[in-house]
Amino acid sequence: MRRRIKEIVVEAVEVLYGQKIDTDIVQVQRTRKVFTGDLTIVVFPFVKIARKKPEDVANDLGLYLKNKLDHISSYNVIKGFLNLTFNSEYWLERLNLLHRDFTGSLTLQNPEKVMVEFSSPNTNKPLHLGHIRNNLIGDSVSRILKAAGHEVVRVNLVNDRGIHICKSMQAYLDFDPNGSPEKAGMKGDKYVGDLYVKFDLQYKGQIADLVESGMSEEDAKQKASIMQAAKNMLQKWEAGDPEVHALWEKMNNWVYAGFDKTYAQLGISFDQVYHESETYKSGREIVLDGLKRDVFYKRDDGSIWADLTDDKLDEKIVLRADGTSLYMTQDIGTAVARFENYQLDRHIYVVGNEQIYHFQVLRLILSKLGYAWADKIQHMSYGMVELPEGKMKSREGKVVDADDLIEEMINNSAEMSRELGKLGDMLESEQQNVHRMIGLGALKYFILKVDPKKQMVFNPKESIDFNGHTGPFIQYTHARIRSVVRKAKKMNISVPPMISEDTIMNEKELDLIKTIDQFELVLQEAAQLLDPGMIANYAYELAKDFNHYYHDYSILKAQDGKILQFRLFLADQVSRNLKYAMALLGIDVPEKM
RNA sequence: GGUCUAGUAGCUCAGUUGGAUUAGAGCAACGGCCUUCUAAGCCGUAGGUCCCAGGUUCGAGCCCUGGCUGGAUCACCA
Repeated sequence: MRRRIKEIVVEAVEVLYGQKIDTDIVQVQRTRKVFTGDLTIVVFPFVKIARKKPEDVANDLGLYLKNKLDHISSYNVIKGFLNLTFNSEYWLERLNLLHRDFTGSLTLQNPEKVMVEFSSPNTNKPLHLGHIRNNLIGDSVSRILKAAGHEVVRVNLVNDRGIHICKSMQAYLDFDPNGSPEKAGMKGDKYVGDLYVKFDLQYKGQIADLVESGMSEEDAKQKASIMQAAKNMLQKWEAGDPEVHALWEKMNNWVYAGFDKTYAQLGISFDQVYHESETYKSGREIVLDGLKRDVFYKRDDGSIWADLTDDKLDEKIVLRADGTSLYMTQDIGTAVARFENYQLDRHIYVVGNEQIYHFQVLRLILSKLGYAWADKIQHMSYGMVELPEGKMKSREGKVVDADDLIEEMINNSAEMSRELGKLGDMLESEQQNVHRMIGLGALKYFILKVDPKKQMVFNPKESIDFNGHTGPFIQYTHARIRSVVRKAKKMNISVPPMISEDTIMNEKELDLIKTIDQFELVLQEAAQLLDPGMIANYAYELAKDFNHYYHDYSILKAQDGKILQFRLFLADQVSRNLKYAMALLGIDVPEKM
């Protein structure tokens, strides 16, 4: 409809004022609530062309549009704003159409193939709140892009090698050589994470002792025996030592088993999981080739560098003197492999904003190497989650653990549910399922409603709310509607397949239809801007509008059968939209709560 | 020091191609509404120099310039 209006405005300006304008300068927006109308055209841009007063231009256009479009019932002009009002037949037609055809997804003429990389944990510590934000954003963005019509490949790149895992391995040998998660009664990732903390404690103790005996701190950090042992282990790993590899595999598998539980709890999955141990050598050939083509240069010590000073990105090492790869080398290699293997149109990396520089460099290097798709790499950076006292530090145990937080949310939701006591007639397992849905819904919504690029502060002492602008509020609205639909069924009234277009509506019903109609637009925008927050806010608006309506009008006690059917139909569509919107955030909605 | 990013009510946040007297929600505070479709709801009261100063224009919370404050980054770690 908007596009149609824009076209007609362009036409009108040409006919009335004799000048051809670009569609893009026509501004069509939803009319503000304080004014009457549905869509508003801003006429200021045409005032100079018409050489008339804004009011006159608006009136000219209004008349022209009204004659061209059947659906416009009236228009009014305030200053330079032309407000168009559509007749109720138009809105009822839209509602019927959406109810019949809309399934929560759109189709695109030119869908892109998009890879989304997210999660990407280290295997030496359990997932914490920061990872939850990453996972939820990555998951939601993937869902949104898919719903917007794109083809999405979700991937996870696990950092399973390096000095950090060797530290946990060394601590294992030193402190609990015959231990296992089973014996300790822990999740595997927790068990390995604890070893990492033990390593750090021991390491700090050794440094302190060495400094005590007169060594400089710098030296002490190098000479501490446990650190030397860990470095030694890394060398053995790189050399392919079978014993070290066996231990490495055993411990990583413990961690994966733990991660899998957390992912399952969060409802997150991947199409493909990569491991750095398999990819960390890649990119070397590409860099060497780039060196031949003078994209890079070699220093006297044999290391290879990219000179990015022209782009204010300094100089960056891309290959060590001994020929081994770095983080950057590996990312160059994997990007090339992925674009070539998957024929990607776009690659989104969901990674914290601390790595903005890294991705700028990556993109620039790829473009210097001549890859046409370099600008199709998109770093979706998000802000860190901080505690009131500052950054989370897993080494010092100052973290909000992912599993603990999820469990607490579910417990809180269960407690609240029991107090309200509305699920008495459900099986225990069904009740638990609802508690889970709501606890997770509260957590996910809490995180996703915030603009991803902003850093957020989480105070563990103040638990996440279940009232107000929250996930459960929306879930509750959905459950309420489903309850009404169930009651109707008992009265032998089912939701009609469509409603007649001459139904008389009140203002709130009209508003609801308009909000329902917004969904596609919001979805498109959210997909374009990669912002789950827009979806979250949309769902909230819709739920709030419905709750007002629900409060003011009774559905099942409507004056006559025709109105009852219409209201049921409308409510049903609201519940569907809420369900679709929440699904884009990875949140399930219950039938009862 | 360079680069990037944020600053809106006591707290957490909306406010996107710059739009229309009165800048919106929620939480917290105070006061109302359950013999009526689910009160995890609804209504009301109170709460603001949109960090500051200039500029751009018909119009700025939004754009530009300069400052202030917080965060990130500028590693042969990933």
